[in-house]
Amino acid sequence: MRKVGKSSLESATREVKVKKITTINDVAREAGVAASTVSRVLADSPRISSETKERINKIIQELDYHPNILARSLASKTTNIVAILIPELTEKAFRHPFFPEIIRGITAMAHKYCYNILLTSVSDVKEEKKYIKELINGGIVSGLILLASRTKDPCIAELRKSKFPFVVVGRPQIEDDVNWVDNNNMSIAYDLTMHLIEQGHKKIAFVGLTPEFVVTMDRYEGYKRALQESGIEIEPDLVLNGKYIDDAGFELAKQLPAPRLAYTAVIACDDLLAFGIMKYLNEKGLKIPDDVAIAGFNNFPLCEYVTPTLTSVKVNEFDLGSKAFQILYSNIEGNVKSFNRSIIPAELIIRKSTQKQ
Amino acid sequence: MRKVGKSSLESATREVKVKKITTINDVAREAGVAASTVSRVLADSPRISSETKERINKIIQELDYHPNILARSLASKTTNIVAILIPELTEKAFRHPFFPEIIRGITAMAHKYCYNILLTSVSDVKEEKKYIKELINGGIVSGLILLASRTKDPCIAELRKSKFPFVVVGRPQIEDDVNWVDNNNMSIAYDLTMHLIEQGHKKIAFVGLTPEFVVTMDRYEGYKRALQESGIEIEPDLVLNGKYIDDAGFELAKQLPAPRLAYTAVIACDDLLAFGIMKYLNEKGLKIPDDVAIAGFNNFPLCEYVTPTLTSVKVNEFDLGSKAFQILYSNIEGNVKSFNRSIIPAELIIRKSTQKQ
DNA sequence: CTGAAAGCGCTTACAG
DNA sequence: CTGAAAGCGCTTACAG
Repeated sequence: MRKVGKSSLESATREVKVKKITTINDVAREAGVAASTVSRVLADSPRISSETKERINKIIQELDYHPNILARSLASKTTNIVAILIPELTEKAFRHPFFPEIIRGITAMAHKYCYNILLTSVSDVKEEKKYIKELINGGIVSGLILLASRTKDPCIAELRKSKFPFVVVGRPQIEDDVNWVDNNNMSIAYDLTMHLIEQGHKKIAFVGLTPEFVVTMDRYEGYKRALQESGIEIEPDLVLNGKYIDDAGFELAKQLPAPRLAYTAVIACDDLLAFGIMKYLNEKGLKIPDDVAIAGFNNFPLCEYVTPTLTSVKVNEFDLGSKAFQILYSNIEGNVKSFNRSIIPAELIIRKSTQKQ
Repeated sequence: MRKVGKSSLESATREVKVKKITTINDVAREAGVAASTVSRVLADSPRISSETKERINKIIQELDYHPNILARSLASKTTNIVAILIPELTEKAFRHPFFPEIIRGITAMAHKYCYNILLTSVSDVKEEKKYIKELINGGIVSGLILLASRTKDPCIAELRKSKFPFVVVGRPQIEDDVNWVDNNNMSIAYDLTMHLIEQGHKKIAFVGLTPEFVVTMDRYEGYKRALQESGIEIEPDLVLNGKYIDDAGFELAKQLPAPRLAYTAVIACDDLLAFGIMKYLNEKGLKIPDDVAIAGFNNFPLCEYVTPTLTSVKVNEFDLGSKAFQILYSNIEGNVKSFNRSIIPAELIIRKSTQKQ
């Protein structure tokens, strides 16, 4: 189906039978004025007399005229559409409630500013780069939101070169001339680790470090700093790499040394991992939190329903999305050229999985 | 922020400083041919010699040329974008996992066919109708997907008049000249009710009937038919109206007559309602399923995690979305004019909440 | 096999 | 306050 060598925006060209649609010229003719006058009425230009406006607006109503946005955008070099670029939309990872919530946040804010969203999903980085170029040149969107920033993201590099307005959800590795939003991942991970240390834990595992994703690196930094400040040495055995948005927690847990002996607490980079690890601990006959405490990130609704309830970090995805749009918007419409970042504070939600009874 | 009297697609007109972008004319000049030739190379027209194609394609590469889709669409009267119209995206109801999954299904299939998705959210029916007209006339999209069909949907009426390609997720009230996808809601509700009857229940409550939404009416029909066929009379007291996608189950349950006496089983039109009702029954000190059995719809992930696990109906949202796009696609690109519907079979997932031990 | 010209439906200097 | 004209960047009959 996908035509070779063409990607979404580029393939087109097909016959089509459209029913005749009212244009600006129809309105102009009907009103006995020039199309330019109708155009100015549409834009509510102050240079048109209010009588003319009224008269023409009435005709617009009567003819049920709606301007062709394509033509308008082509002429004015402006659109009210921004694209969200979603890597691997079809993948399992994308079913994480995190992403829909971000998109909701973006869309809600976009709606406020009379913008629309173009959802573009890509399958791999190569396609992504190509796609970005098409979007930049295609004229359809006036800005871009990248979901999830990776270390050494080639797309960010591409976009920086192009001077096209864009914003990244997730701190990029090179921050300076990029717009981005993120949580205070480092400090919230620090807080979470401190919370565990306060509960008496010294051997704390960290699961789900994904070097590809800055967010997990940041969380790991916070973890390290808390341990160091508390005079606890970092045990490389207790730090486990792994895809952080994944249901592989059960399998990952097997790679850790003996629970309760080698470690008495676990931080997982995502709740889904944490659920898998809880299952593993349960099957080993260990008590949570008495034998091993555990905490996750992202505050799945499920956190409230598992036994014991799972301590987690609420990241406020909706706000991340809203803020991302706002930054993009001011970049597109604003006259001051600037790069902005915004930190959405995450919240530590302490539940039973980390509180000894 | 939202400018009065203008809605998203219509507001525009702003100054913008774009860096010079390569056009088809640049390529033509560089190659010493006419723009029309370059255009034909882009379309891989058989009328161009392969030497010319090769030569021009090389220049396109060198200049990193990407066609302006806006201009192309305007000239060719064709786009590869379809819109999803989402009512009340910002509302709580939309956080139901059902919707993101449908959108995932749509987007995944769209990606296969090289289409993109325009997400357009609206706040109320009035805005929706206006928006539809703008979309139809705006030239940006070549088709429309409506999420959730209501009884007497004014948008469907509008779209039918316009002859614009569209598909509705959810059976519309007037089916004939509308494309739609839906589950076999009536028969799956019938099956579910029969399952309860087989478990010995005769007094079965039905909660969450929302006359505005065809889907709940269909489920109610299935429920009624199963009772009738089993010679059980329908008790109006046991049929409770209410917003079906809502967390008001707890409150709704209070409106039912005495549990265990007046009814021994409940069907809720959505799992979220069912969870609330379970909570109510628990607080009343009633045992599920021994005193009262309960089942929901939509198969929330949570169904597996509540105690007892909740019997539900898996609706395969992803497939609903995929199929919706496919139908729309064949409507846009196909040459045979036809109206199509597709039924995605739902699955009854029987869990402990309806099985006596 | 290729080109010149018209046209898609708008906006926007430029004139008056 | 309004209009005629050019132009946005493509595609597509029409010619040859």
